[in-house]
Amino acid sequence: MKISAKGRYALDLMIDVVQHGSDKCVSIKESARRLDISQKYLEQIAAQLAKGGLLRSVRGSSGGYTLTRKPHQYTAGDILRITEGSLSPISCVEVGGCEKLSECGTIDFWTGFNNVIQKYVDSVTLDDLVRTKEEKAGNNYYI
Amino acid sequence: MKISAKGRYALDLMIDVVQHGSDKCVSIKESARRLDISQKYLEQIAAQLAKGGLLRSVRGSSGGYTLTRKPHQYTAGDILRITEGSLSPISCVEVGGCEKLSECGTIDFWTGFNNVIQKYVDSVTLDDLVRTKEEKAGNNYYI
DNA sequence: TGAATTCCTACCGGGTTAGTAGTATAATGT
DNA sequence: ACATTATACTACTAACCCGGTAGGAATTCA
Repeated sequence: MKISAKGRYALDLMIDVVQHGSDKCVSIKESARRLDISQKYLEQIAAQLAKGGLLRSVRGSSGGYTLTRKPHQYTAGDILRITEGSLSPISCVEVGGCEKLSECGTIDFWTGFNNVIQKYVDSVTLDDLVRTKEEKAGNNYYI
Repeated sequence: MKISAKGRYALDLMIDVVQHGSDKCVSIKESARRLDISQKYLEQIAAQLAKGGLLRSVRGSSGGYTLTRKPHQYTAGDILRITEGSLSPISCVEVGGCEKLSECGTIDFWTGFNNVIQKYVDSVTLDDLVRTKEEKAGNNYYI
């Protein structure tokens, strides 16, 4: 029951694009260096996010990625579902996930589980994530 | 981000022990047949639950497994954590899971995620699961 | 043209999952 | 005593997924 590194990286990347792409494109090379992630791997993740419509890609020199919406219009769930799939704790609760749902005695438990997960990840926006990170960075000056 | 089959089986097994072990032991052979799960695999799961203190094992003929507490004294989380581990969505939130937590900008999000998961799975007891299943079985007569 | 960037696809080593298999050990019923 | 019925323990395995690595093609800018 773990979110993969890919999902964490995707979240980190989106935050990085917000923080360093206010006017210009953000290149994966830069992000990968800042975030200390394999550049090649991060390229694949960025491509996936672009394919999913969360980032716009610009090819060529001085290209990179920009947001397609404003930070408060993305939820963490939007981002994680692109890389992780549905985020549901078992496939039974997905459409067509199980053929004998009507007989299943535990489906209510799993559906409830799925609901709290989706509700949480969709309650946090990219804007929230960026602000939390920046607050924390600010506090670190006083350590 | 999926609960494994082992976790689902563990929950199903515990329910089965409640439903068929009010006075006597429940053998894995019987449970495996009722639940349509590989007997040998279910044996391993039962052993794990016994090791974790959730079941008491009785060897020999007419042996099997019984509960060690009353159904309302187990939470779904108790059962799932035995087979699945911590249930936390990333290892960073576990003790010693990450060495640079103080610098991490997303840890609050992940901690919050972990909290809603633990809260949910610990809000449902084995007794709840059994009752939901029995209610559902009752309703099926009217289909 | 050359440098910088994304795009696409193939590959790979290591770990996990969902079992299978065999044998040892213990308790019961007759 | 002994056959039967259980759990206990350990080893093995095929298939899948994860976290990359690698190489080159396509595109854009200076």
